[in-house]
This record gives sequence, structure tokens and C-alpha cells, in this order.
Amino acid sequence: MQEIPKEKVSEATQGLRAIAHELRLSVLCLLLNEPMCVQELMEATGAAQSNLSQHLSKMRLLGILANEKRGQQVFYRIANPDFAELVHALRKIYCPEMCGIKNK
Amino acid sequence: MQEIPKEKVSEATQGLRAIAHELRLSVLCLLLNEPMCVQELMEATGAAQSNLSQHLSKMRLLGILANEKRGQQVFYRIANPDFAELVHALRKIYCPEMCGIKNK
DNA sequence: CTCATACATTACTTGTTGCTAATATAATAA
DNA sequence: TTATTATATTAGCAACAAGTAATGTATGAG
Repeated sequence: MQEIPKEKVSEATQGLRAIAHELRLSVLCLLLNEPMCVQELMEATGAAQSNLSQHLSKMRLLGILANEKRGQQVFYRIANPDFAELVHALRKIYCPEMCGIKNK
Repeated sequence: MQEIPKEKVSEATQGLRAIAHELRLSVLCLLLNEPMCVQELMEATGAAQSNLSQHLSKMRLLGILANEKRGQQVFYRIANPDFAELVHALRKIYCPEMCGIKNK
């Protein structure tokens, strides 16, 4: 029966919200394997450019992703290993062979 | 590089959304220890009766919680062990000694 | 039967999230 | 320089989530 401050719950909740979205989760799954650029993520997920960009930005601001510019492309990777772990935990539960989402 | 159907991502997302809320996560943490009735959960979380009831109902409909009536009280427990696991995974990340939230 | 307690449900309002469309910027190519 | 490709940003709107307040229902006490 431990006590944890509300603040911790709030932090955890924030983390969960960040990945509790189909597109964002799909992206995270894809990035578990290797860094990818926006184009590749667009193709893999079927998302619209603007939309995808917004979600990537959101995750970057939260420290979940990091990005690196190579020429005119921007590559994204998972920056916070905690989230890789979280996704793995999810994968175990929902789908042992989770990752590499194709649109539809 | 496995492929998973959109459906699985959708399911996982639904699961995440279900616990990505301060009050719901707090309740889940409390219920990791033992079943509790609504009154007890109200005291432990500081939530309003109606509000708590709605969240409990939501989680019950999603199969996360189950409830049992004893006299005029209703006891809730975690029905789906997957969610207990998820919360544990979260706990590892955010707070090694997570659980037993007191209001404020 | 009446009252009190424990919980659920409904309706309403508000705040947040997510999408699209349009526009902006940066890099490379010609 | 101009055009093209890759990505980001902004604005506006539509959908959804969450909280409060009020009301409903069931159980047990007296």
C-alpha cells in the first residue's frame, strides 16, 4: 500500500495520452525498428503530410522522439527509451507480433 | 519488420485511452492491491461521487473492471489482468513505488 | 411505510483534440 | 534565379471527453 503523489500519476497520464492515438502509436511501432524520415512514415501509415507532421512535432516536444535533418529529409527516432518499453509492454498484451503497420 | 492490422493498433489505442486519465489511473492503482467499494475509492481519490461513478462505469463497460454488489455497496476489482500488467509497466517507468494515491 | 445511504444515470456546458486546407520555410536541382 | 521536393506551421472547424448538478434506483434500518 504505497503512496504516490498526484504529480506522478499526472506524469504517467501525460505519457499515456501521448501514445494513446492510432497514428502516434503506429509511428512509435515503426520507429522501434529503425529511424525513418517523414516520407517513409507517410507511406507506411497512410497519413496526410500535415497531420503526420503535427503528431511528430507533438511527440518531439514531449521528448518522446528526436529528429535529425539529412539533406532535405528529416529522420525521426525514439528518443526516450521509456516509451519503447511502454510500447513493448503493449505489444505483449495486444499483439505478440506488433509492429510495421500498413495503412488499412 | 512485422505487419499488424490496423485493428490491433486500434484496440491497443482504446486500451491506452481507457487508462490515460488521472482519476482512472489512480483507481486502477488502488485496485491493484485489493477490491474496493465506491465509497472507499471516493475517499482515496477525493473524486466526486457522480464523476467517479461515471469513470468506473466506463472501465466496466470496457471490460477493465468488474463489480459485485454486497449489501448496498458495490465493490470493484480489476477484471482484465492485462491492465494490471500495463499499470505495472507504467509504474516501473514513472515510479518504482507507485500506488495508493491520496487526494492532493 | 419512510427515511437514509450507496450508487447510477442523464442532461448540459465547457475544454481539448484532431483533422483539413492553406501557407511558409528550407534544401536541392536545373 | 526559379522550380521542386520535403517538411513545418497556422487557422478554423468538427468531434469528443470530462466535469457538475440534478435526479433516479436499490438496499437496509427503524
